Amino acid sequence: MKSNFNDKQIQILEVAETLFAEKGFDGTSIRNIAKVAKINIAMVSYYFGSKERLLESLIVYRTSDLKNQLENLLQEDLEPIDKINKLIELYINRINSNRGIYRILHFEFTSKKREQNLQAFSELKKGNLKSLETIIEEGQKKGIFRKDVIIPLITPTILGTFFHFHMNKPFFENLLNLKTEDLYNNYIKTNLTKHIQQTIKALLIYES
Amino acid sequence: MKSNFNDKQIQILEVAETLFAEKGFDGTSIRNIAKVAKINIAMVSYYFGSKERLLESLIVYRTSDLKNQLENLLQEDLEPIDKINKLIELYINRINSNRGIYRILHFEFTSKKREQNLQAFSELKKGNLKSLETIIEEGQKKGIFRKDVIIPLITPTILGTFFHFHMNKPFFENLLNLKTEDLYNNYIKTNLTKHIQQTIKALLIYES
DNA sequence: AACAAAACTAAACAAGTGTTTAATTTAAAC
DNA sequence: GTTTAAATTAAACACTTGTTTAGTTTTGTT
Repeated sequence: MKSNFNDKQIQILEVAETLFAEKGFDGTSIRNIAKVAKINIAMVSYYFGSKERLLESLIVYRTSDLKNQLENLLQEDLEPIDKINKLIELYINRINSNRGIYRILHFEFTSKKREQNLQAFSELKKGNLKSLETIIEEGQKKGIFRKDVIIPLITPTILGTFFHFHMNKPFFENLLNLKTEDLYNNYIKTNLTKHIQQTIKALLIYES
Repeated sequence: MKSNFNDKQIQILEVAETLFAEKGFDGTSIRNIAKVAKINIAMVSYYFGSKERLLESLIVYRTSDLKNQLENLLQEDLEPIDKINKLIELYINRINSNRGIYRILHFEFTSKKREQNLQAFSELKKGNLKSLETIIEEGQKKGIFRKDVIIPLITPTILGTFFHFHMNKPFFENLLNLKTEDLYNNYIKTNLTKHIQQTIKALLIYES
């Protein structure tokens, strides 16, 4: 897939991503970005127009191919519960390896302040929800899934669990003895992912 | 309960709370707070020492009595599952009516930048986890709850679900037709709380 | 080699930042 | 009513902010 950004722009975008994720949009200055990226401070305005537009470009740069991955999953020949498990794995993997941008999306695009830029992000979320609905309705038709679940609230449970875990990284590192970055990542890939899969499975199948 | 802050300080703290929650710590200036609170800009330094210390004071001001509420719940004569449901209701209610501060806690206290102030907050979280453990172990002894759940990951599921929902407020307002603030709050109090209770119950009881 | 467009730079811009100062008003104590 | 402490103020401090300017260097094309 062809990117609309040249090497220099990508360099700036990736530095901005780490810094925004670390210190927030307002907490990061253009001089800060310029220093780390080893460019002149004027280059940000030159390439992106403004700091705000740099953020927009960053979103575009990062959220372009999740949609496709999800639609491919829909076509696979799998039982609904396995599709759900794969979807959860896909979500966690993807978000975990793009922590920066998702953190930014959550931090910067919730406030009214930047609501206008929310459009594209909102469309992405609607598409993802549609995919999830398709899978669950399939399972309901087959009589495997219960029918009284509120589907739009499942995404918050999947992503929210991950985010809340990750937002409290220092706390859980300490609590669960995850001393190295590898141990932490491994815990997410195995235990946390399994916990979420277990939770959603129970929610979809359990009859009281 | 006696507060260590006088009326003027509380006035400043509450204005700061709304502004920090709306626009983040870095996005809010002291002049901004002073204008809304109708005080002189020097008053923040006068009363709290600095902007950073104002944030610390705000945390202290807001997170002082959750601990007690939880410990009272532990003593109640209820079935474990009912205690869990009550705990969830307590969490959601409390966080929902103190949205500002919890949002701030999540936004401002995750980055390494402010890690030193994290101590008190971390203690609060550990205490809360202990309470949850007590309830669940009680249910496990009674043979009601399964034993292969990872207890520390239950809080992320409870709180994460709420937060993710609330972080995407504009999205869900639109999706679920929650046109007024009342409708939105009511949805949280009924549907979202029920969804989380249903999820945790299924997770704790379901056997595959 | 000559030209034009793109890439890049240092410097300056006006505006905003948190904090401190020194002076003044208000309140409390005697 | 005088004195002393607390509360409040406007102004100034030094510094950082995002953006623009005007000029220079690099690159690619003919």
